[in-house]
Amino acid sequence: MACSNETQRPTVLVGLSGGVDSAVTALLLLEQGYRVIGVTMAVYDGPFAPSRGNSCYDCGEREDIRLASDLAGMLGIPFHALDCAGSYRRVVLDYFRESYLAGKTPNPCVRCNQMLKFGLLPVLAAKSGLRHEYFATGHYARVEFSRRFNRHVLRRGLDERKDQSYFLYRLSRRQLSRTLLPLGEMRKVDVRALAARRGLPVHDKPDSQDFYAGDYAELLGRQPMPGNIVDTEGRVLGRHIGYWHHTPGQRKGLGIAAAVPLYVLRVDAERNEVVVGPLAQSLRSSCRIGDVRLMLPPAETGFAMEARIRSSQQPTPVTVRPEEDSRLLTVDFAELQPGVAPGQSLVLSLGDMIVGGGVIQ
RNA sequence: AGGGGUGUCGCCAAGUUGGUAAGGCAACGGGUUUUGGUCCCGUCAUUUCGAGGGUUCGAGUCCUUCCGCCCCUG
Repeated sequence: MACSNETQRPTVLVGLSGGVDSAVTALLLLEQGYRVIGVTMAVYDGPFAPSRGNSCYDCGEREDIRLASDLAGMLGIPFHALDCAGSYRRVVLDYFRESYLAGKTPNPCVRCNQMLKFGLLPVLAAKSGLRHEYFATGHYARVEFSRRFNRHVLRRGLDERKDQSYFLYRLSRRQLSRTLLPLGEMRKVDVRALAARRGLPVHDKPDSQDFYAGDYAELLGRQPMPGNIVDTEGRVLGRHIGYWHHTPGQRKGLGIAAAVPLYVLRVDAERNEVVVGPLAQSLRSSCRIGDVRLMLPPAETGFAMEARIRSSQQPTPVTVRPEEDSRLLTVDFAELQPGVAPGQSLVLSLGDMIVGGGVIQ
C-alpha cells in the first residue's frame, strides 16, 4: 500500500538556499504529502576570495550548499547541487554589467528567477533524472489557479512586509502552473517559529540575501573613470569615480553639501555625467516600459491598476496606456514618483494579483 | 593706501537685552530590503566660535590689538 502510494505522490523540486525560508518550504511540502527533492544552483565561477556572507554570487557558496545539504539530510530528502555557473554568468552577470555600463539599473533577481531559478534549474534537474511535477521556492508570493482567468495567477504574499512577488512577475504561464510557493500564505514570524519548533538550526539565520556582497564595480570590470556630477543647468557640483556607481533616485554617496538633499536624476553614460537635483526635480508623472510581460489579459483587467517601480515599495495607483509601438506601454502615475530608474522593473498589480510588468525605458 | 563688510563643525547657517554653541547638507554607524535606491534611527563643535589680550561671577555675543578673506574708492 505504501508502495503504490509512493508512486502516486507528486514530486516537487525545492530550491534550497541554506536559509530558513527554503528549508521551511521543503518541510511544509513534506507535511502536505509531496515527495520532495532539494536542489541548489552552484553559480560562483569567480576568483578565490573570502566569503562575504549571505549573498547569491559569493565565493563562499560551497558552505551554503553544504548547509543546504545538511538541512536536506535533516529533513530526510535527497539533495543535489547543479552547476549553473556558465549560464549564470551569461544570463545574470553579463546582463548586470551591460545594464550598469549603459547607465541603467538592473534587476538581477528578476532575471535570475525568470531564466535560471525557475528556468534552467528545473530543466537541468529533469535532464539529470530528477523527475518532478512541481518546482517550489521560499518566495513570499502566491500562485493560484484562477477560474475567472482560466490560468494560474501570481498574487502578492500574505505577509505584506515580506512580499516578493515583484521578483517573479516575469514567470511564464507554464512556469507558474508548475510552481508551488507555500510561504505565500505565511508570515515570516510564523515561518521562523515553525523552523524553531521543528529544530531547524537555521531558524534564526538573518534574513537578507544580497545579490552580491562586495563592491559592484568588481563585477563590472572597469577601472575608475572620474567624471562630473552636475545639476540640470550643467553646473558642476562635484565629482564621481564612474557613472556606473549611481542610479536615479539615489541620495547617499554624492558627497555634495547643498541646502537640501540631492538625488540622482539621471545617469549619462555617454558623457560620464551624473545629473542631480532636489527631490522635486526627481518626480515623474509617467514612464514607459518595454519588455512587457503580461500575466493577465489587459482586456479583462482594464487599464486602471497599481504599480511598483522598486522592489520594496507599496503599490501606487496608475493608468496604463498602450503605445503605437505595441511592445511598449505608457504608465501614468496618479501621484508623482521619485527615482524612476531606467532598467528597473515596473510591476503592475490589481489588488493582490500581479498583472505583469516591464522594464522602465 | 583709504572706506565698508566679514571670519561659528567638511559645506551652508542660527545665535536673542552677555549666561553657558539651533538647524540643514555632507559624512560615519545602525535598522528596513533577494536590486549599492528610497526611507527610518543614531553619532557628529565642551582645552569650542580666525588669533592674542581685557572687562565680567559668567563672552560667540562688550572693549582692544593682530591676522585672513570680500566689496568699493584709488
